[in-house]
This record gives sequence, C-alpha cells and structure tokens, in this order.
Amino acid sequence: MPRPRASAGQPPAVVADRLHSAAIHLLRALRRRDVASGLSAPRLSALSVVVFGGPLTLGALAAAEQVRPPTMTHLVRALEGEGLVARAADPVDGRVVHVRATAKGRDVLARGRALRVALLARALTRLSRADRTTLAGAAAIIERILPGMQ
Amino acid sequence: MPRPRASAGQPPAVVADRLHSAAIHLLRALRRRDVASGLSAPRLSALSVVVFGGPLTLGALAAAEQVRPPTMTHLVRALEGEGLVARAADPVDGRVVHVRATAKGRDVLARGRALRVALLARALTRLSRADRTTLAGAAAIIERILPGMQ
DNA sequence: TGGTAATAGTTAGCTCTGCTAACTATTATG
DNA sequence: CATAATAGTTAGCAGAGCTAACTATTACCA
Repeated sequence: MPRPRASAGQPPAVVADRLHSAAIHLLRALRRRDVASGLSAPRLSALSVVVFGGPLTLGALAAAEQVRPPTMTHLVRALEGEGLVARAADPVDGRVVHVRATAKGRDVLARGRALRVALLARALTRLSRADRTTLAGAAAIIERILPGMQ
Repeated sequence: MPRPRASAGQPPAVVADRLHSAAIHLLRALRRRDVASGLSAPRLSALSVVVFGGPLTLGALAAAEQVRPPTMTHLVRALEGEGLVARAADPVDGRVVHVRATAKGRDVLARGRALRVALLARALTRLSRADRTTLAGAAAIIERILPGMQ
C-alpha cells in the first residue's frame, strides 16, 4: 500500500485497508490468550452478548453475532457443554430456544474476558491518554457503522 | 461492560475490551467479501506482505504474519497453487525457501484487497474527515504496539 | 377446519485456519 | 566427524464458518 502524505486527508480506501490489517493482526495477537482464559474469541464474544444482552433466542444471538444459525447452534452447544449458558424452551412457541447465562458463565466471562484483553490493556497502559482516546473513538465509530455495512 | 462517564479518561481495560469487540465484528462483517475477491483474509494478508515486503523466507513471512511455520507452509502452498506467489530455493542455504509474488499475485492483490475493503471504504466515505483520521490513527497505534505485545 | 406456507433450530458435511508433535534435510559447531 | 541447531514439511487434530437438507412447530387462509 502506498503511503499518502501525512498531511493529506486519508482516502477511505487507504484507511479501510489499514483498519483491516490492524484488525487481523490484533486478533491474531490476542488469540494466544484464549488458552489462558479457556474460551475462544467467538465463544467469549457470544457469551458476552448473552450475559449483557439478557436471555435471548438463538436466532437473535446469531443475528447479534452476525453468524448463521447453524454456527450459533454449534457455539451455544459448546458453551452449554461447559455450563456457561443454558437453553430454555419458550412456554408459548415450541420452536423457539432461549439462551441465558449461568452464574458460572457470568463468572467465566468476567475472568476470561479480563485475561483475554489483559495483554492489550497492559500495552494500552503505556500509551498516552490521547492515543487511548483515539482507540476508544475508533472502536465506537466501527461499531456504529457496522450495522449499515451488511 | 460498564460504561464510564464520557468525560472520564478511558481506562485501558475498557478500551481494550471495546477494541477487541470492534475487531471481531469488523472482521466478521468483512469476511463476507472474501468470496467476491476469491481470497480469504489470511491469504490476502500474507500475499500483501509478500508483495510489499519483497521476496522473503517462509519463516520470516510466518513471523511477520504471527503464525507458526506449518500454518504458513499451508498458506503459501495455497497461494502457490493459484499462481499468486512462487517459491525459490536459496542458492547458498539449502534449507531456506524464498517466497516472492508473481505478476498475477500483485494483480490479484490489488483487485482482491480493493474488493475486500470496498464495503468498508464505502462506509468510511460517509464519515467525517475527523472520524476517518481517528480510524487511521487507531490503526497506526495498533500496528505500533502489537510487536511488543507477544 | 384442514392443508399449505413460513419460521426456528438442528444435523450433516464440507472448507479453511491454526496448532503441536514428529519428521527430513541442511548447515553450523566443538 | 559427530552432534546440535535451524528451516521447512508432514500428519493429525480442533474450532469456526458456511450451505443444503431436514424436523418440528406455528401461522395463514380458502
């Protein structure tokens, strides 16, 4: 990728390219900590949604995590197998499955997520407050524009 | 995750957590475009390093991409199979394998990468220049701190 | 009311990515 | 020259994600 002049406005394509690379590399670096927390990135992410998003259907969870239902079935089964979430049948609609977090799930999320981001958090500690603000702002912008990207 | 007051300095753990989520969701959103470009994220990323980082050994490529040698062997084989990179034996050291991009590789990178980030780039187009600057800055910060994170 | 259509999940089967362990081949070293 | 170190590869595994096809349930409507 050609480097634009620092003073120039960043062309969207260049910014997109760099964000993309940064996201790939960031996740690869963090993935190593999965072993420590015992949860992979997708599982941790799904568990997080369940814990903070309250009980929700499998389909809603799949939509929130932007994966297909079969993928979420698989993830939920794994989480259920570890006792981190529980299924519950809908009292009215027999097709629907509700997923809720268990106490253990909330516990593991807190620990695992902390472990997982600890490495990154430690690195961030060494940054200036301005840099941290930039990163936080970027994360917010990304989450804001993602829904409209489909 | 608790939301800190907007005016407060962002605690590293919170920023780390948000960055993590944003990276996961961003990549999931972009992955859909892989089909369009014909290259997956890891292949595109590796090809990018080869194209812009000149010929380099398989080991160096693995290190640059932060994966283990067997993983890179596999990626290179796939890229080689599509005629995007080529292997070359080292004239002096018989153990070493040099990987270089082919003309087709450079071509496909330009097109594929463009396609892949086009969706994101289009979304970025709708942002303010300030937001784009924030994102570009964040990407730079991330790439800067990653090597020290091991 | 009863048959068809739509919806929610699951199962089956595939690809890709990534790992570790174990191996080969080559080079360096004591 | 024998041994150790290095560079890659092979083998075999698990996880994540997909599509297609299936089951079970609910909704609709003629």
